[in-house]
This record gives sequence, C-alpha cells and structure tokens, in this order.
Amino acid sequence: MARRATNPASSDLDARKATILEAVVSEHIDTAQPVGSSSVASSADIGVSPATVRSEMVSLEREGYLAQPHTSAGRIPTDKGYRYFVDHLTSGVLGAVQQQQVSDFFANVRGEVEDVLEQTSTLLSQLTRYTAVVMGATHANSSVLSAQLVNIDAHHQLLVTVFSDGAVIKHSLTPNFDVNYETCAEASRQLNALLIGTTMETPVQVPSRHDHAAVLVRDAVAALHAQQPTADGDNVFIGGSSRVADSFEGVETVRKVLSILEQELLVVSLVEDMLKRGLSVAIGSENGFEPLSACAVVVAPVTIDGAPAGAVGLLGPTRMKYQEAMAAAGAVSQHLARHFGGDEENANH
Amino acid sequence: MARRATNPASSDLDARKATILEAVVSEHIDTAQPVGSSSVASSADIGVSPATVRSEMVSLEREGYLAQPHTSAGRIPTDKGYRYFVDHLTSGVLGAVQQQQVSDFFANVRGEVEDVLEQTSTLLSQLTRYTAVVMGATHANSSVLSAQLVNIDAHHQLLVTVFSDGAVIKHSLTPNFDVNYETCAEASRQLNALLIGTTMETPVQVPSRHDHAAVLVRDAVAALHAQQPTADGDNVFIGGSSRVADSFEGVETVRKVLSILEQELLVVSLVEDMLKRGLSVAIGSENGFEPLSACAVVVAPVTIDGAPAGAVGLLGPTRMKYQEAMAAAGAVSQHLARHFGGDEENANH
DNA sequence: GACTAGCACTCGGTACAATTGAGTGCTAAC
DNA sequence: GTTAGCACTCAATTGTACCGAGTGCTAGTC
Repeated sequence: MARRATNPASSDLDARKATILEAVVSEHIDTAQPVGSSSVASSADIGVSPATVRSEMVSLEREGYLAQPHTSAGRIPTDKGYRYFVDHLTSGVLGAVQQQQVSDFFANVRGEVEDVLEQTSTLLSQLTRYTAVVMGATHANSSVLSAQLVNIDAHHQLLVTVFSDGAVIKHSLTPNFDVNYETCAEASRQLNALLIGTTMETPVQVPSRHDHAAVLVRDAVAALHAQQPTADGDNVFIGGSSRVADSFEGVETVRKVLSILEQELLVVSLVEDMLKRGLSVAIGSENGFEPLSACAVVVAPVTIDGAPAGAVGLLGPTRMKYQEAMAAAGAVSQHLARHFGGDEENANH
Repeated sequence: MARRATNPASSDLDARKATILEAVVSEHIDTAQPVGSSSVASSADIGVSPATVRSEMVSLEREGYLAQPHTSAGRIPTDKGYRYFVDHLTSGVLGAVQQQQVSDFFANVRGEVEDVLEQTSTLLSQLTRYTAVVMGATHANSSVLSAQLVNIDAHHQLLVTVFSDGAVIKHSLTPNFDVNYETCAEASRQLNALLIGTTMETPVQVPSRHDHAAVLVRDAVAALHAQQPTADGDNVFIGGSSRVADSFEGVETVRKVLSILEQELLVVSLVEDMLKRGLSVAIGSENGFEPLSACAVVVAPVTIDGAPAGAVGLLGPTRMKYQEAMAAAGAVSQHLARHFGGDEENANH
C-alpha cells in the first residue's frame, strides 16, 4: 500500500494511463455509456490487450479518475477524470460551417448593444447545442455623457443617465414635495454639470442647500450611486435554456439547473468567479453550486483593448464536448470584441 | 345513430353528466391518474351506483369530453372536458396566506417599472407553482416627454426618448459623416421640439433640408418610428420557467415548452391573441401552438382607468388548478393596476 | 323506463425466475 | 510486464403468472 508511492500532487499519469483515460473520456462523451476495457483496447493506438487495460483501469479508479456504476459495468470518468482530459486537450478549431455562421452573424447583426448580446447568446447556443450565457461589460468604468432629469409628473421624476459605453440607465425619484417644471429643469442642469465625466464610482460633491432643486439633485445622485454595478443583471443574456432539457435525462436535474439559470445574478457570480480564478472550464463540483454538480461550464472573457468587457459562457453536462464548446466560446468572444472594439477604434482613429 | 340527436352546438350536459364530468376532472387534476367509475360514484353527492356512472361515462366519451388511455383504465378528461369544467367553474378566491403574500409584496416593492414587473412574475410563479408571464403596457399610447440626442463619438449618437409612462428607449445612430458637438446639440434641440407630445404613431413633419443636423433629425425620427411597439418584447417577464420541469413528466415536452418560452415574442402574441379573443383560459390545442398542446394558459388583463395596460398569465399543464390559477392571476393583475394606476391618480389629483 | 347487482372480460402493473451478455478481477503461463 | 483464460457479478431482458382496477353487458328490480 505504501510501496508504490501514490503522489497526490502529481497530476501526471504515465503515458499509457493517459491514453486510456482519454479514450474512456472521449468515448463516454460520445456514447453517454460506461466504457469497457475491450472497446478501449480496440480503439486507437493502444497496442495492448483488454486485460492490461483493465489493470490500468483499476489503478485509474484507485487514483480517482474513473468510477464504476456497478461491478460488472464499464468505467465512467469522475470530475477529476474530466479535469485531466480538459487540461490535456489540444485546443481545437471551430468547424468551417460554424465559423461561417459566426462570421455571417456578426456581418449582419445590427441594433442596440443589448440586442446584439441577446442574439449572440442565441447564436452561441445554436452553434453548440448547449445553453449559452453572454455578459456585457459593467458600466463601472464608463463615464457619464449626459444626465437629465425628466418631469413625469409633480411627484415622479426620472433621472436618465447616458454613459460613454452607450448604456442608458434610469432611476425614478419620488420626492415628497411638488416639483414644477422649472425646479426640475434647474436640478437637471445641476446634475448634468455635476455628473458629466464622472464614473459611477467617482465621489461627487453634492449641494448641501435645502431648496427643492438641491434635494432632487442629492436624491438623484444617491439613486445613481446606490446601483450595484456588478449586481444589476441587466447585462446578462441567456440563450437556449431549453437545451438544458436535452442535456440531462432526469427531470429533477433539469429543474435544478433551470432554477439556477433563472437567477441571473447567480450566473453572473459564477462566471465572474471563474474569470477571477483564471478558469476557463469548471467541471461538476468545481463550479461551487450544488445544483450544478452535473454540469460543466466553459467561459471565455471578452477583452477590448486589454480591458475586460464581458464574457461568454456555455453550460452543458459534464460529458460536454469540451473542445467544440471552448472553440465556439473563444471564437464568439473574439468576434464580439472585434465587433464592439473595432467600432471604437475606427471612431477614435 | 341519428335518433338520439347529438346537438353539437349545445355545450350543456344534463345535470348528472355534468356532475360526473366535474368529478372526473377535479379528481384527475388532483391525482394525475385516470379516474374510475367507483371513485366517482363514492365521491360527492351522486347518489348513484358505479354502473350508472359507467354508462354515463360511455356517453361522455362518445361526446368527446372524456377519453380512455386503454380499455381497462379509468377516464381522463379531453381538452373539451377541461373546457366544460372551466366554463362552469365558480370563480374562486385566493387563499388567505397567498392574499397576504401578494399584499406584502406590493406594499414593499420598489424600483423601476421593469424591476417591479420582473419581480411580480416571480411572485406569481411562487404563488401558483406554475410559470408566470407578466407583460407591461406597450408605449404606443404614451407621449414623448423628452427626446435627446447624445454624442457618443463622432460616428455614434444615441437618441434617448423618455415617454410619459416612464419608459426610456434608446436608438443608436451611425451617420456616415462626422458629427461635432454643436451639430448634435442642434439636432437634439430640434428633435425635442419636434417629438415632445407626440406618440410613437403620430406622423411627424421632419425637416427636408440637407444639413447634417437635419439628416440626424430625420434618421432619429425614422429609428424611433421603425420600432414595432408590440414586437419589442422588452416588456415581457417570465418567472419560474423551472416550474415547467415539474409540470410535465416527459423531458421532451419540457424541451418543447421551454423552447417556446424562450421566444418571448411568441409568448406575447399568444397572450395578446387570447386577450383579443376575450379568452381568459386556453386549454391544450386552443392556444394554437402545437408544442404547447399539453399546456393550459390562464391570462388576466391589467386595466388602468379602463385602458389596457398589460397582462399577467400563467402556464401549466392542462390538468392545472384552474381556480387557483385564475384567482392568483386576477388578484395580481388587480394589484398591479392599483400599484401603477393608484400612483397616477394621486398625482393627477 | 331508469337503475343496479352481478359477471365475464380486458389489460396494465407487479412480482418472480430464468437467461443473457457485457464486463470485471484474478491467476497462471508466456 | 503482458496476456489468455476463466470464474464471477450484476444490470438488463425475457417470459410467465397473477392480481386487481376498471370496464361493458345483461338480466333482474323498483
């Protein structure tokens, strides 16, 4: 037991074990069935008999890469097995048809940023047959181009703020005094002067007077700054959630996954957590959400001019086609960056 | 065959048949199982033996109200059976706990209209355990309070229009000439003058000159008016889509329903179609979408001061608890109307 | 004439045993 | 170290019998 040192820190397997593990994983991804020793032995380039494969499999199982549903069945990969597989994956390339599909999409897409992101999420989910997530950039680093207070009626004003990234955010004010047109216009003027050029995180020197306009200005600034830039969820688009239903066979699993997807803030935090940890793939329990323990998540950041500008992601079963998914996510994230970044470059040029 | 006149126009059944049908429907809604003659006979106030019930059931089956999964099983209602049941339903009242829950929600809810509607859809789905739809009013009848053109950069302008119902809509302009700050400000001034007080459907006399500001104005008006007021889908909120997974047992049905729900425009057209036809319940094939043939949809319009201001809806299996669903949808729609209408009344007062 | 007790019949569901076969672990020989 | 051979395990399939819920029909009763 102690002789053959099992080195837990080493994630390296001897070459043959690696080949076997990879064969098991990729066949299981294709067939969704437990994989037996004979099909591994016959497949590919292992010039070795099933018996030898079996003894290697026993060892792989001891080390936690494989599991056996029951005694007389083949092996299926554990999360750790998938992890090894993914870590040793040569990065694939998107198929030509799909590449064309992506190019066509970005050549023809038009409309507001939100519409583009929404449609992108649908595209990505069609490309991969998995559920797709597309997140836009937070407005935290954008500066205010215009802030306007609109008088809806005497007790309702709307602060409409336009940011340099094209985002428009509104906040309702409901003061407990009557506001006439002039007061509102005056407050609007002050807000504009005060906020233009600031970001949502810049502290602002609000007027300390007590006249109605000043109160409106203070309330408006407070409303604007109260907004959690990360936690708004306005900028998250989930496409192809119906794919969840054909990724898992149990209705109960489908329900659990859907109920997570419903809470877009959870999805945002999951993706951001992955980006923060530098992960591009989270397998099973790695994603930290128990209801998603049957899922794998692939993410790719969208980077414009070196700055983070959102992310795209894919959610599928742990036996997802990682190579395809990563290729698709990567391609779409790059196209997105070019789509939005390219414009700005032209303009700044 | 021709003697006992089967009057197809008459949806009236003799009293006993009606009782039996209702017993079958309500028991099947509870148990999801085929209902046999003996349980109908023992249940409730039918002072009649199972044999009599059976012969009535044969007749009900011939008339299309009931169906038999197989020879030696009980009966299940057809869509027509559910329809009769629903048409003869005494309108129920929401349970006290749930009533309280709704009141609490509307007493505490705050935020922008969209947030309120979004949260309302979650509330409604929690109340009923079905998937909920909440639609806001179209902006077709709202008038423009403010129209502003913001210069993002030389080739990107943003038309930000604020409507009297508090809606803020943005449209990107990408002219093929450079726009400086003054031109943009001038166009903005003209747009404001031109659009204030109009609705999205009011024709507007645009300037016919060819200077840059005039072109911007024309493009902006065109962009605004190109927006389909019904087809925007910005105003639809679907809550509790994960409930679909426990409304149906087959994964395939779940997938089909989800894929319809993903297309919010379809949902909008379904609900609007029902409202137009004056239906409050659509059962099975009545909703006109084949993939939703296993679903029933309950809708309730939201009416503020007599004007349509949106709708709420519920989607569940055809064996849904219609009374509860209708009560919940009705209560929520009324609360919504009061929530948004009440405010305005105070303000107009 | 309407109702019902009685009865033969149907057929899905369950329980059980037998069979099959994919796949294993072990061992002895190469 | 590898592998052929073999006994073993166990899920899945098949077949059989049976149960029982529920039916339709008929003959008799009120």
